[in-house]
Amino acid sequence: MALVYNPSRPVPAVSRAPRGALPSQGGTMIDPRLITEKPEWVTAQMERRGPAYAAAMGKVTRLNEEWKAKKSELDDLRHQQKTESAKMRDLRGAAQAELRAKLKEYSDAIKALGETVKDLELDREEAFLHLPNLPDERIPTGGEEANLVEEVIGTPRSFDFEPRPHWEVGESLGILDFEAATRMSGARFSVLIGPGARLERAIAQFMLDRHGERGYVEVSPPLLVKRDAMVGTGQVPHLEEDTFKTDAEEPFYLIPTAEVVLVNMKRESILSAEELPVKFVALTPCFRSEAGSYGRDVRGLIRQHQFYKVELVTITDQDSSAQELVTLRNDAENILNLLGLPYRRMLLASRDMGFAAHRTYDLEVWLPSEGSYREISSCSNCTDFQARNAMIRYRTAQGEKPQLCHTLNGSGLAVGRTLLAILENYQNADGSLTIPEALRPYLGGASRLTATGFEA
RNA sequence: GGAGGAGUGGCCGAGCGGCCGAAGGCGGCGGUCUUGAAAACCGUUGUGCGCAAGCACCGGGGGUUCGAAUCCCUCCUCCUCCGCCA
Repeated sequence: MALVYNPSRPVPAVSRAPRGALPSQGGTMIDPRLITEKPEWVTAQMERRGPAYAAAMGKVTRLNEEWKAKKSELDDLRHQQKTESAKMRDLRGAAQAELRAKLKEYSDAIKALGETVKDLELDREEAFLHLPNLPDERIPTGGEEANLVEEVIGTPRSFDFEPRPHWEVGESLGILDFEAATRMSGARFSVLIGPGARLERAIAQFMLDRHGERGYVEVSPPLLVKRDAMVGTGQVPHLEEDTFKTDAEEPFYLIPTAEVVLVNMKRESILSAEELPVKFVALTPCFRSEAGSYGRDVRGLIRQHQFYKVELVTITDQDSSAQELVTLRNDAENILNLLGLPYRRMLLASRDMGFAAHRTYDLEVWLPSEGSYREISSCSNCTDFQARNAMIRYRTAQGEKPQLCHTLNGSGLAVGRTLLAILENYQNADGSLTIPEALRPYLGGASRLTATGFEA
């Protein structure tokens, strides 16, 4: 809590979405038309994501209808004002004064009703923003326990000694220092030193290069973004508590993932069908306050306030997003395969998915010290959910109406967790570390790391 | 940080407080002409909400007015000059 820079000053409840020539005139996320057209179905889908969401549907529907009614009432009033007003310039004297008085009433009424409509609009928007994306109908319904193990890839190595947790491996190699980090920044921070820092850099660079080869355009984005960008991808208001932000009336948010910036790269634009899919990759630090996770993963690199992650984002059309999810996931898996890390692929159940996700695969890497698999990548198809709010559209042909894009994101991979997985899976009985083949070109050909440094 | 200037449709660029969703040009699309193409000419060409009538949008927000792209305030962005510093 103390980690949030500016907890005292509340930010406006709803983003100031651009008005006018932009879709939805505000921050709705799921298609508002669905609420009108098939409310029961939407409610059923929300139920799959969690009872609280389904419960909120009544309010959403009510606000939506109320807003529509008042809005059209206002439109009518404005129309009358407009037509009457047009007569003004042909009138003179008493007739004009008379009409002016009458028009003043219109003016006042419009002002009053306008306030009402604006309030409703904000309430409606706020209500919509708290609804998660609709889950894929083909994924299991339920929480974490309902997740499906799709495939287990690679065989965990059998150790002829007791595998140590990564923090022990790292500290005894002298490349990892939690105490130094605690002294300057507190809990959930770490310092990599010497070969450790270099290993981290090698991992990140290795990932970027592989993804570049597969058609992702590398991006070095801002790490501080405006609130609107966070709303665009659905991090805010939903995960507001888990973000760091600067202390200002209009705060900057520290990105919790490069997904925010990569998706917002095409914010408020209409793309042509030919340029799709747009694919971005970025290496960035990620900042998370981890509010509410006290006591979980307190040791080691698993859960940090700050970590590097290589993120993949694909922006595509409605018809190809399902296929693109598989492609993106394969690109993430490629890294694990090249590094020789055993992992399994999970298809997430409806309640375990992130807020914006329609369908999600988690990749979980094997950690010998725990004897379990831990998340190292999460690949999601967010369909039009983010695109609607970030206003990312595409046009199939001249004259055709713009359509909402579909956005996908996935870690490829979390660098800290990859480092951790390597420390655990590649540790040797003598305390040394074998360098995975794929990384050696990035480390001057070194094949081993000992307490004295890299060795050929 | 100081002093000026500017923000209009895909782009360029007009726009007296009402007849302006906005002239004109370019680009795009369709057509006429042509063996074909170019040129020329004609037409068409923003986005959102709404079943529709219609309403909204001229950088964002607010104000004045019966009525604002046009006037006022404020914020943002960009350009020029000066200072300062990676």
